Amino acid sequence: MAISKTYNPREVENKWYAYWMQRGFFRSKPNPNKKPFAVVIPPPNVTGVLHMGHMLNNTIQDVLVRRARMQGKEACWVPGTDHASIATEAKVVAMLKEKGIAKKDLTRAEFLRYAWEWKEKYGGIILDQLKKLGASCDWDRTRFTMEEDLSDAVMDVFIDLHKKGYIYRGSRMVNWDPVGLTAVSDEEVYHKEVDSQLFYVAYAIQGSEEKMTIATTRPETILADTAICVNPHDERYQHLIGKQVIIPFSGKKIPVIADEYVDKDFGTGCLKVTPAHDLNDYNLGLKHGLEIVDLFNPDGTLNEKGGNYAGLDRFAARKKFAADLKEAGYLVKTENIKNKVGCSERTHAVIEPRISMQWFCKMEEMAKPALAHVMNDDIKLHPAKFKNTYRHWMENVRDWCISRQLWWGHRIPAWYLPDGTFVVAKTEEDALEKLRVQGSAFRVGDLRQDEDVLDTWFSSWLWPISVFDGFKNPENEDIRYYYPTDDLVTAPEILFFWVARMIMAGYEYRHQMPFKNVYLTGIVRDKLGRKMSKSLGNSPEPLELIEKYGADGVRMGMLLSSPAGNDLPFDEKLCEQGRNFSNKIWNAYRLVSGWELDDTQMNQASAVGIEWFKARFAQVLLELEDFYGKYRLSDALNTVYNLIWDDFCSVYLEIAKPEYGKPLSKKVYEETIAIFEDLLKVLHPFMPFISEELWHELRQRGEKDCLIVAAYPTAAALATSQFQVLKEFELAFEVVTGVRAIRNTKQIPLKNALELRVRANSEDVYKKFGGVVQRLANVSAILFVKDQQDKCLSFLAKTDEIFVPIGELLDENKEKEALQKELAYLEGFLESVNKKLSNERFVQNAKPEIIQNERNKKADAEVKIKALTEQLSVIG
RNA sequence: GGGUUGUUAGCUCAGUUGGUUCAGAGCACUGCCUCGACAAGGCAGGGGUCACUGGUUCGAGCCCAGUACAGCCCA
Repeated sequence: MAISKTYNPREVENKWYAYWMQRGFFRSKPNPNKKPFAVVIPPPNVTGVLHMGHMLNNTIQDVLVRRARMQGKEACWVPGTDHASIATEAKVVAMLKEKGIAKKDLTRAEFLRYAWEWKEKYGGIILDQLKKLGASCDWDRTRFTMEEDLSDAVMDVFIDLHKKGYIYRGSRMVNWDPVGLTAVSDEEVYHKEVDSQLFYVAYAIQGSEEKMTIATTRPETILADTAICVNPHDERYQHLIGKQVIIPFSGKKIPVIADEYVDKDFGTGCLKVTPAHDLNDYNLGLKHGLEIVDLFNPDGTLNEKGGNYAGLDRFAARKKFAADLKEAGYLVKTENIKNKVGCSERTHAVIEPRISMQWFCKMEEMAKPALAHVMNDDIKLHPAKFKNTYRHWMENVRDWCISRQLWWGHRIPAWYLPDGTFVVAKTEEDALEKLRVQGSAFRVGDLRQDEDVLDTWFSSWLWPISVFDGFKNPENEDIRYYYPTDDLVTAPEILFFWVARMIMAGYEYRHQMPFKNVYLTGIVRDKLGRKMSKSLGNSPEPLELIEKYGADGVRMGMLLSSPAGNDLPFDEKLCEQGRNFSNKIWNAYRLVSGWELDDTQMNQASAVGIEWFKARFAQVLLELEDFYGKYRLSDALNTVYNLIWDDFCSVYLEIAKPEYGKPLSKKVYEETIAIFEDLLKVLHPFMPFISEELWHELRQRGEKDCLIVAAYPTAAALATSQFQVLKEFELAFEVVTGVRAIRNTKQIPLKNALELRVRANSEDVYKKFGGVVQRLANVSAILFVKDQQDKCLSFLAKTDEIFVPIGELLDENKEKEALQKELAYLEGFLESVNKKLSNERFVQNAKPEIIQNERNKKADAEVKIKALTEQLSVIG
């Protein structure tokens, strides 16, 4: 049976994913005999399709979950999706628009019917995509933030926090999205640098010939100005403080006030104050008791206060207003500047600061334990540098605006009476009951429910509890077993508005952390350093990548150079490297699978090779554990990569493989298979598909004997004999490398065997490893000598002298030069060591082991120098 | 402007409590190699004033201060 020269991932991946699902390997239920290991997925938006960020994030989760499962823990990875209020509503509105339906022509119930239809149709796509990546989620546990139980949890929490006085209604300056027609949180606003113009506008001053020139990027808001503000220390304007200036066109008079907030050096040093349309101006307005004039409609057009400009969009109004100012002689000049404007992450519309009535959640009390338990490492952030960021945020936490002017989401459970007062209750009946208890008599139909829905994060902050039904039934078996969960994997961008809030909710509702470790991934960027996004079109299509390189290859590509918390400059080359690695492993299997076996004893080289590799594996396993413990997955993967490629393929298999045409001892074969199996185990979390495939290729297996549930190797401290063999092998391999280098420089092909003459401190190592050296460097014989050798090239392995007779190929001058160069280096090295050792302060202050080290270096260098000197004297 | 993080090979990054030959890995690059697993490969190489300046120390890529540049958060 011929096996393909290259590995073909496609069939293998589909086959094994289906098999794992069928056998229920992803399923988890509480098992008192096992340690739980729970991970909740950061629920992707129900509107979303898989992007590179998801690939990275979910690969990491899968690595952690698969390893835990193999370690015999009860691994439970809960998947699900988030209703993504504004993003989904925007998509549904757009879909309806294509059909010629406007949202405003629909009732709320009609709109929601469309939205649910849409969700049912597209909401599962992203989860199916995760399956292609190999995600081993317990799909039976899939949750959705707007399903009934989770919605109940949101309502109950809202009502509870309101009762505790944490939730209140207030008038605030919010980030208004004029396209989405909703307030959005600070976190949903991104700032973009744009080219804009600074308009210098001269205002007339009442009772004076003087003019006051202000500089603004938003002349259209002039009609909403209610003051001009200058810095009290600005000598240019002190005499004007308290006067009235006249607004162009409207003729309205507004006062000149003074406040240190104003930057004397920006523009003209005169600031127009528009409290209704700028956050800073709003605060100034509050401080100075200014009138608030709201000039805009919710959709960003000017309202009736805009006079001639009423009905125009803010940007059109800006153009027209500027032109009119110019014509009327108010415009002094314009200047091109770059400034930053806030944009809605969802609709990309320029945010309009706007005053409106919103619901808020107080953060101060809940932030206290959430901060403390991160600072004291009860909850560990990886990498820990994010603790600083976290602290900074939490110490300056502001109340959370939780209402959104949307229909898709959890409708706020507040019921208004005709007089405008309200009660908070889960249903209209509950609300009426509350009122009845208070002594008010109302009937169904008298109450009007708040039109707004809650911020999506107001449901996702409950996620680690609600997915286990911890609100519905706080004592249920699942929540008691799985909570607190173990690891959360997410992006630093949402450290505050998701992670921090989950921690708050965890302590508020379970008096316990929601997770023990938070692994913060980097952001996937393109080669230019830009964040990958659909809108920029700079992101490769994940499923196409999987098609091209295999899921294993892509997983490896994502992980290879993305240490926790560092951005990943994505390059397809990394996936290519992953694919190449798959192929390398595949070919190692091809080699092994082609061996003919017999019953002979294993030869010495193989026996030593096996002994060495086992020690090496034990050593690497310890390194791996250390990396996993520190959540350094990229390093862990790299370690496995090198172990398989270098130690196993390039060294072990080269030692163990039979000579051409000859059979192999069955004993060596069995040992090799066992080694291969161990390698597949440590590989599995990173590359689940190819490892499972080969697991079944290496041996006939029972139905449930799958790698996904095989026992992960246990790390143990190395025995002295293992240290010994590793050390000896190092020397032997130095000899191999030396011989190979000679072959390279002298153009001696591998098929021409070379003889070695060794002048060693101890011959034992060479007796033991001679076979290995012979196999790896094609050496015909190893002779032990006592003296310098003629017609030989020589090199040092540790402090042993190795001579390679090469007859006429020897160029004595070149050899001499090389020896002299090495000698000079060693002498310099020795000098620096001697300098240290003769420094009294060094000998006094340094730790004993450091000093001993220097002494060893000295002795070592001296031996080598002696050997080189002798060699040089022979050459003459 | 305030806070914060970073600057190590052509690129992306490691470098743990200051102490071996510590200046490293992967990719890229160079030379040789179709040798019976693998050219998606093998073997061997070249490549860095650790941003700059100063300080602490017997000893600094690592600690401290300042400078320059870059990123992120907040205003």
